[in-house]
Amino acid sequence: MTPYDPKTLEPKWQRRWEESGVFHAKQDRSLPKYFALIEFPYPSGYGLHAGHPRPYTGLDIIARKRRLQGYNVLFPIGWDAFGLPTENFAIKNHVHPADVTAANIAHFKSQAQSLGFSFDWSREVNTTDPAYYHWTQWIFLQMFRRGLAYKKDMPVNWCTSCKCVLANEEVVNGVCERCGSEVIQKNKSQWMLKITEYAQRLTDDLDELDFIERVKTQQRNWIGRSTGAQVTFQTTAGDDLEIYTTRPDTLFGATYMVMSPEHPLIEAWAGRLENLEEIRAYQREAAKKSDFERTEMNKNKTGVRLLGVQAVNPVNGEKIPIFLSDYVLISYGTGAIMAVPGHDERDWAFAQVYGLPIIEVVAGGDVTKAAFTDCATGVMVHSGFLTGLSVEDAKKKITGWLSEQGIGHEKVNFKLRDWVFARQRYWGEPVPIVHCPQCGMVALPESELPLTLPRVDQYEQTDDGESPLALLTDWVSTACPQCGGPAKRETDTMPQWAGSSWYFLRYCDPHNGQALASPEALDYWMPVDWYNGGMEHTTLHLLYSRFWHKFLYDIGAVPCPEPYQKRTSHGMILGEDGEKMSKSRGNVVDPDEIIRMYGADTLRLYEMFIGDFEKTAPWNSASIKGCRRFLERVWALQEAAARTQEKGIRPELEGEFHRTIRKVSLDTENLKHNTAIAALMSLLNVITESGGATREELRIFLLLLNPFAPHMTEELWELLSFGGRITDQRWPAYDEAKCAAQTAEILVQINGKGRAKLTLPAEISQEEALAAAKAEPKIAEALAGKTIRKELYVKGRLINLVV
RNA sequence: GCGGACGUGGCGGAACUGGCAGACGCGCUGGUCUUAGGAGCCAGUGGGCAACCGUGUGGGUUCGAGUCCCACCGUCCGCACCA
Repeated sequence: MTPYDPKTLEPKWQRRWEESGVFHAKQDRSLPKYFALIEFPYPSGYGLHAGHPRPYTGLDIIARKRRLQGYNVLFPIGWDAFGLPTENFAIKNHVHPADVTAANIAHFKSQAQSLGFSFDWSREVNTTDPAYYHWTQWIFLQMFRRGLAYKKDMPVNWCTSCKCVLANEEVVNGVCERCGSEVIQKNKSQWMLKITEYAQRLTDDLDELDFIERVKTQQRNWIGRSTGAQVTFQTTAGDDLEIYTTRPDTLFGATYMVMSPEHPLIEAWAGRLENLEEIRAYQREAAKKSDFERTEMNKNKTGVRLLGVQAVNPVNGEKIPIFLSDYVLISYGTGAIMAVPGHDERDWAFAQVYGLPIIEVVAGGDVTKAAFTDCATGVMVHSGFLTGLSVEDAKKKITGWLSEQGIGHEKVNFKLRDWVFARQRYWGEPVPIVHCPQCGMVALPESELPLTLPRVDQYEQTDDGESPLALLTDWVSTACPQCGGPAKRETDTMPQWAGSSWYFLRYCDPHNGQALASPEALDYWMPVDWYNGGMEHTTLHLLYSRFWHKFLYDIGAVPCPEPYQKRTSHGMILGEDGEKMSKSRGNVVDPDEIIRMYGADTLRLYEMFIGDFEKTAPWNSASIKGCRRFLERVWALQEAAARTQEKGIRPELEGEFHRTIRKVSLDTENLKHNTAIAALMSLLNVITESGGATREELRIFLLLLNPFAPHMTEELWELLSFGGRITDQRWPAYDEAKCAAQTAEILVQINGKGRAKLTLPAEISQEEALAAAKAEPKIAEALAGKTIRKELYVKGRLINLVV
């Protein structure tokens, strides 16, 4: 027997697989399809770390198993290669981002290939390839034409020292991540995508999808749908003040109003406000605060009362004061609220600071001590025609009343905001728009796509925070596609989320020059059957791509309303110290090194065996060898198999085999790869104890192990001349009837304490089992002179006699 | 603060609708083979001399609780004034 040597056999099989194209999705559309998707990586300069292979291996196992089950599998990979780290690296090292990207991709690719994933490399995509971003731009243009892409003045993070716009991720604790100086909010015209138009569908359609529950919950919370009422309050200034509330039932308890500092009515009322200076000062203070500071202020409510204007509570005509406070956000609802301190915690806290009256309108708590916010049990009090009703009934009645009066109506609101879709950066997709002094913003004709990113030598932002593209006067100056007059190109680029919002579609037909993919290909492959990725992408990438897909569905570009049928998530692999792997901590595990020491199959196996796939798990370099040992022992089985004359599965092992096939089959479907591997280890122990393996036993064992350890099972398959490639075989079937054990070991308890064990036929009846138990000497002895009060029998497990 | 998840040997982790807690692996102990063993193989391995005791702590339900209920402690992850 040759020793197990992954160093030679792994590259050999990787080469053979690629040369023969076994993992290329077949053109045969008559076969059932399976589209398994991993989140395509960002090719950073550091290469893969030990965390990357976990999700890839997890789904590679599914992809390989599906092929064995006869599916035509699409398991693709590509590169999400635009973005800031590459650009920063390029600036620092004076290399072009395109060159950095090419080098990083080459490195990532060779690493990924050395792990033996069954990716279809013929469908590799790269978001920075003009042939790819052609269609990213095309989708943007479709959105622009339909009014879903628009420009708007938006506050952005502005570093006062670097003089540049920062992404939220670059603002740490209110200061610039790089230089540590103050970050303020500055208004800038930004491209926006109207994701809010799809808010309702994005939340509703989750019901039909097979996503793990925490993903659904997180998306629902992020979209933040709430139902309430919009109510008009008259004011002594004459203008009406619109508010939104989810608790219209508490209208009788509204004792003051609060407006956001940015509320436009302040300007309208400027002439009547007696303390305008004080108000202006408060507005200035609020404007200076960063988002971080505003949220830090959480507990200490601040505000200023408007002197000279009051609001009128429509239910009782009472005049109530109006305040300005930054706990009310201009971006949500109407930017103003009615304050009900008795039944809202924030209003209660504010009322404490300003000594405002608190009226109880829902009985059940003590509003002098805390706001009573329970909607389920309370009964309305001090509320005129609502008194005596439940909160739910009161909501309906008051909303109806407000409608009759013409001063309010039911209203649905979302927390979801439109998507800021522009970066003042170089390394991104150019926005295909021209600004014409005559015609305004004009879409580039589709015939001019892709609008390629010009190659420049200077990628730093300008002093006023414009994209580096703004410096390219030759490129910027163009003719208006509409009137032909002089015009300027848009110089912002798209955010990194753009290319990843539709990449799975491109995999269906990656070389298509006429469309993002052909209708036939999309019709066959979509939707993605199983998508696994990180929880950190739940509210960004996963939501964004659902939004794009729904839009494409609406314009008839894709055949299904949702892109992903099933979504699961993996846990991170931590460093040996239990901390997140990072360069600075020095706890990064390099997969190349593990492959050199143990081989790719061992690494794959270990990453799956390390623990529950969905949970984080710390790396342990001492434990890996257990997986290598397991493979060595499997390798050694070939000798036993060569010796044996027996055919088929030995009868005494039949149950064990069928149970293992069942367990591995079911566990892998639930991403319980750890227990599937444990079952294979157990089976190997049984085989070893039995003194060897028959060829048939080994054949089945190799098939079950193949998705986990593809190289060595392929090699053994060949060495043992089972015929063909293991990759082309069929997944073993199990027989439920053969899974059942013939005998069962039954625990006999007296008063819940184990007293004896009996080995009985598995299908024995309750009477027979009880009789057998009482006949057992130890039990008979213990029962002597006692009265049995209760007899319990759990089939195949235990008997409990209560005396 | 709100929401969610979790807490099991020396370690990573198993445990179906409540039914022999600790599968599987690491580590450890002893043995064997060996010039050698940080390789392999064999045996053992929750604690305790024992009866017994053991799944974060304290109660409860049940013939029976890691699993269900209540309260508390701790860890991790989201969200963070969304009216």
